Amino acid sequence: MRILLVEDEKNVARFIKKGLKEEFYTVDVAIDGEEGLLMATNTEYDLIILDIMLPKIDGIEVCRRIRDYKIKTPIMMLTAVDDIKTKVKGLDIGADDYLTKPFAFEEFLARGRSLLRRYALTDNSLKAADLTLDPAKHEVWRGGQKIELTWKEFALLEYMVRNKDRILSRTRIFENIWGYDTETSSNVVDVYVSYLRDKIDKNYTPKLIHTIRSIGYVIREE
Amino acid sequence: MRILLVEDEKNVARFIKKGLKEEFYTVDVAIDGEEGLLMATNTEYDLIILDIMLPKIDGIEVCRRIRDYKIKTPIMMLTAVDDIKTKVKGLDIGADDYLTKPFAFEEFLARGRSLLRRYALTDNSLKAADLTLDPAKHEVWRGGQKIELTWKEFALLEYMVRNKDRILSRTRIFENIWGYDTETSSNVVDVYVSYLRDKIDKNYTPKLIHTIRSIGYVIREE
DNA sequence: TATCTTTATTAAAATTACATTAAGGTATCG
DNA sequence: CGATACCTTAATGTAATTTTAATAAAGATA
Repeated sequence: MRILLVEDEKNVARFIKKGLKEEFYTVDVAIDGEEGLLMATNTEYDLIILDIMLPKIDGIEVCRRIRDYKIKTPIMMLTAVDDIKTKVKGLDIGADDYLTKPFAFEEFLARGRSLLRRYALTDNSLKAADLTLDPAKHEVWRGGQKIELTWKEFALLEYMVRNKDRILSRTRIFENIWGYDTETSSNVVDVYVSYLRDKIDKNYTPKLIHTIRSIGYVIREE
Repeated sequence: MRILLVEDEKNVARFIKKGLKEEFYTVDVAIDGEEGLLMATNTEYDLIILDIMLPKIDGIEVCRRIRDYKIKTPIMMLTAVDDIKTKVKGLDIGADDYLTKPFAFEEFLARGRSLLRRYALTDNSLKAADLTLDPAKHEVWRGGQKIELTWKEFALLEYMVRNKDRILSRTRIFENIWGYDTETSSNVVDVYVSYLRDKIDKNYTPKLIHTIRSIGYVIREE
């Protein structure tokens, strides 16, 4: 489960991120509206958490624009004050829920879970060419055939498909799948890409995983 | 995009440099305050990353002196300990942001990106005649055709296109792409210009790369 | 035109990055 | 406890890139 958190206050962001990570969600943080919008429209998320007070573009506007892109990911707005008008406006423009700061983390989680549950009922499988990946069922298909992947392989493929067409550096991939651990001169990423290729690319065309030399990898349909 | 990293701990420096390179930035490393100051005042950077604990001259002082030179390049300070006083002092003397070590690379990038005005996700493509160069995707197109370049070729082309119409001496080019240090009287620059011509000029008109005899090269549309 | 200087091109050597495999380690489950 | 699957590290061969160096071509000088 991948969550985008758009929040400029560093401490709030860190707090929420830490809490969510403990619940086994993967969290990306954007620190202003502009970046949030860019990330929301460039990566597929399962949930977007949007602060209203944001630098550059405010949360309401970000929300509206995300919906303009026909992105259906559930959006939870965070409001600093209990402002009815803001809430109404937020729900009006496509937010699915709102929460007033300060909030208990449990409530936040409960609401998030319920949004995710609702969203999970709809089909949100990811696609790249004839490859289909269903995060809910943990299943991968290519060309009518089911492919068995281990958890790490699945996580890697999911991350790459969600970021289809975006070049992902080894460092980024490593941090996302293996976690922050600065001191790494290991080649796990390479090894897992190799495993993936063996399973999802070897007997199929077109090849989906491409190497970007001295940087990393990308999934592209070509 | 060119970044100066002033950091004496080799492992930290290597980690940051590797990560940034993968994100398409060009990174120069200075290993103490003195060298950092020298480089900061002699080359134009888009971002300066300054460790606080440094040999010779500490980061705070380096920052202060850089600002004395009226250099406005954004500065990000790295602090080993979460020391509030140091932070305040840092921001006081002209730093734009600070980050506490150890940090996740994503967070570092997020802050850097915001200082660099959304380099990675927005369209920053450069143009010269019908040649387009997209630093984020590391792609080059000319006349509707995609052209594959190696890292060095790309860096050279990017530098030249960024300085379109400006005559660039070999020394200048060499320092920018290959780095300060080496006392080389080699002809790498010539060789790479030749490679570039083969790929981006040979089958197209007008020719973009021009030789300025006894000086260097220039990209001009004519 | 002859000669010198500078630049262009190419091939080969050196270096670096990548893909793959094997082997050791760890966790899980019967 | 043993078997199995999974994850990680390390080593290897291979491929691509970078650098050096040599030669050819072009331009300048007188």
